[in-house]
Amino acid sequence: MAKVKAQPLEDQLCFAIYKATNQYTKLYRKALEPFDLTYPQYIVLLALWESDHMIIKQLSEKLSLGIGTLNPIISKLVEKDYVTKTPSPMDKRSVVISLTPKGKNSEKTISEMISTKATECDSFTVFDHQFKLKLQELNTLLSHLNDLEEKK
Amino acid sequence: MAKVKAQPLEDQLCFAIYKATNQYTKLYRKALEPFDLTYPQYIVLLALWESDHMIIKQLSEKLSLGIGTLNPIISKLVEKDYVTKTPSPMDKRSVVISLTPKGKNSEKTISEMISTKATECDSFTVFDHQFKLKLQELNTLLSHLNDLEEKK
DNA sequence: ATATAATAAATCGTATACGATGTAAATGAG
DNA sequence: CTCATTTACATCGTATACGATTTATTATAT
Repeated sequence: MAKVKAQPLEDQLCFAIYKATNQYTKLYRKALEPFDLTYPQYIVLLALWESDHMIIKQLSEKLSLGIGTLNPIISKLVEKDYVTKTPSPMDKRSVVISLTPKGKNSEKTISEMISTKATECDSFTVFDHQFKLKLQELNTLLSHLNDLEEKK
Repeated sequence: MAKVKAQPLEDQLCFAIYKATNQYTKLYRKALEPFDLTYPQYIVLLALWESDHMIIKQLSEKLSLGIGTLNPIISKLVEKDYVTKTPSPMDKRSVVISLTPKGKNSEKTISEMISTKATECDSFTVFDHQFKLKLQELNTLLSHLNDLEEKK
C-alpha cells in the first residue's frame, strides 16, 4: 500500500490564499502608513464608508470578524479620531460606531491614493470578474463549512 | 467634481482574500485540533514533508514568512516534538529544521484526515486549475509589488 | 590579515485573530 | 410578573505576523 503523501504546498489553494493575504497586508501597510492606519483598520473604515452608524454586531457580520478581533481595532480607530462609539438608544446592549469628520473626509484622500497604487501596475486588470466570482464562491463555501462545524 | 468614493467592500479582491484566509484558518483550527496543531504550524510541516532538513532561511522563503513570524511557530513545533533544531555544521549561523519520527509519521494521518474533510463537500472540485493559476498570478504580482516597495 | 559589510537567527514591540468566559440588557415561557 | 435564556459587548489567553534591533558568523575589500 502506497504511503499517503501530502499535497505539495504550491498546489494547495489554502496556502495560495494564506500567502496572498500576507502579501496584501504588507503592501497595504506601506500604503496606509501616511494615514496611521493598519489594513484591518482600513477594512473597518471601508465598511463604515459604505454604511455609517452600524452597531458592532453588524460590523462583525459584514466583516466576518469576531468581537474579540473587532474591539481592539475599533478602540484604535477611536484613539486616532476616525470613529466614535455611542451606546444605542433603542438597545442599551448595542454600541453604534460612527465616522468622525476626519473619518468621513479621509475617504476621498485614501481612496485616491489606493487607486493610484493599484493602477501603478496594469496587471491588476488581469484579475477579472470571473476570478472574483470564484473567490466569492469559495468564501460562500467556506462559510457553509464553518457553519456546519459550529453545529457539531 | 464628483466626490471620490471607495470601492464597495464586497467588490474588493483584497477583502475577499482576507476573508477567505480567516475562514480557512477557522476551518483548519477544528480539523487540526486532534493533532494539537495550528494552521501555520501545519503549513510548516507541509513544507518539511516536501523537503526535510531546510534551514530557517529556506523555510522563510518557501513560506514567504519573516523570521519573526517563523521562530515562535518552530519553537512550538519543537515543544510538541514534531521537529528539531540543529545548528548547521557548514554555516554556524544557520539552523537546520528536521522532522522527528512523530513529525514524519503524522504526514499520513493528517493528510488522510484533511482529504476526508475536503471531499466532505464536492464543491471543492469547482475550484479548478484556472482559478489556482490566477491566484498564483496574483501572488507573483503581489510579490513584485512588495519587492518594488522594498527598494523605495 | 584586518576592518567592513552582509547574512542568519533571535528578540522585542505593536497589532491582529480566535475561542472562552464574564456581564448587563433584552426576550420569552410559565 | 418572574426566572431562564438569549443577545451584544467586553475581556483574557494563546498564537500569529511584521518591522526593527541585536548578536554571532561568514564574506569581502584593501
